[in-house]
Amino acid sequence: MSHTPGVRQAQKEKTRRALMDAALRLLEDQSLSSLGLREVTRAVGVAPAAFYRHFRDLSDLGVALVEESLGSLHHMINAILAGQDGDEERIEATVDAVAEHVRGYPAHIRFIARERHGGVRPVRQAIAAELDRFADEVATAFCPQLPAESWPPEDVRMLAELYVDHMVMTATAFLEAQADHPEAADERRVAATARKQMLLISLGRHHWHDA
Amino acid sequence: MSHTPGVRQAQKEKTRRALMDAALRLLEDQSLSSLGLREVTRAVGVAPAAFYRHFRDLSDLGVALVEESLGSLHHMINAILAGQDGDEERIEATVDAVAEHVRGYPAHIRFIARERHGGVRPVRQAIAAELDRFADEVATAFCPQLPAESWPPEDVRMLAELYVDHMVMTATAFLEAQADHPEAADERRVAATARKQMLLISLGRHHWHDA
DNA sequence: AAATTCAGCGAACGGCTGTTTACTGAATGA
DNA sequence: TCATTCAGTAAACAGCCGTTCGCTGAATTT
Repeated sequence: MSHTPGVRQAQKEKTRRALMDAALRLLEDQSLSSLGLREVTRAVGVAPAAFYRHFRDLSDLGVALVEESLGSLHHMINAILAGQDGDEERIEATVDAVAEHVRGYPAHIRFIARERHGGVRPVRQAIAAELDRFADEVATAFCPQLPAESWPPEDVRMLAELYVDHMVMTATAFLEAQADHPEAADERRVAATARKQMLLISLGRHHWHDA
Repeated sequence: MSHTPGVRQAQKEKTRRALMDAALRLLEDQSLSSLGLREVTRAVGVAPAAFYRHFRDLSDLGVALVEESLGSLHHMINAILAGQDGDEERIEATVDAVAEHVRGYPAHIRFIARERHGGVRPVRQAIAAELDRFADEVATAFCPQLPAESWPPEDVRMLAELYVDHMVMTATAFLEAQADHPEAADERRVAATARKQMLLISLGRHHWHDA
């Protein structure tokens, strides 16, 4: 059999995960381009040379982290877009979902925010590609809800990009809020601001035909 | 005299600038936390120890770069906000000014985008503080143009933050457009998208009292 | 049971890092 | 004119880095 787990492959996957987890933890207060290969293997407790059994590079590991980090977000968003409730309800659901996701996987979000414009090209490109896919999904989800005569495809795309960028913006704002002081007060303020901003965008969307 | 230039201080300022310029150039394709002190001094052509005559750290140099990078932007924005023209005119002026600034100082913008969420805390904080000042200025500039009864201070602030974040977003979009391919076609597309997004926000702003 | 695969090991390599030290010599001030 | 300041130097320091090598021994296959 080719893809049966087996004791062998199970152990390999285990240390691979350990490497990724250790890297993600170390990346909470430094950027990928300053992360050392030995630093990662030391944190896991394996020899430096063992790293090469799983990744060619640190950028290779970074790309793997990108897929893992944005994969879960992908599922979350589609679930929200499926809900056909009113504007304000969807906005609240979106902001709440983002907040919960940031609370659940802060290291992933921090990694994305940090490396989106970071110093490692392959990782940047992986993030850009994944966010592009995000925008596609948002666009196709919002399309049926918009009057087709005043919303040419490029304008829908424009709206979708604004949504995606605002979500990333909101996520990093949550992150900074919980990093600065762990009280819940700041988080509520960030959520309120994000909701209002989305409401404002939503308002503009409804009056788009005037322009 | 205390602050007359003199040959001595002039030379010192000269190599200080050389260090900052070299760092900025090297930071075009790596992040600050992976930048080496020796790397910078080697690029300038001075001994590594000379660095300490000007900066305590590389983060110290980073903070200096932040002030330089956002200082010029600061002047630009205030000039645009002073213009009391109509909505669309101001939007076009803003996008054009951002585009021109990115074309003029790409390395500064890239540095800000990269280190805004980068791995060096003091630099992150310096950027955050400067962007906060930006939001303050935008808020006080927009305040007299908004009906006071439906725009409490916190909502004005919310709008200002949205504007600032969108400007940063637009600037980095311009940067990536000119990095991917130097043709002007992509730059025009980015500009068109940015204008539409600002118009949409502007539309939402005018109908804010409905909410 | 014998042969093979292969994840992880330990050691070694050259090269680069930040920082300190004592110094030189030109600009400055008395 | 003579003493002082101080930007920049050259050398040395211990320490970490990524990468390569041959090897081991348990899981797998034949």
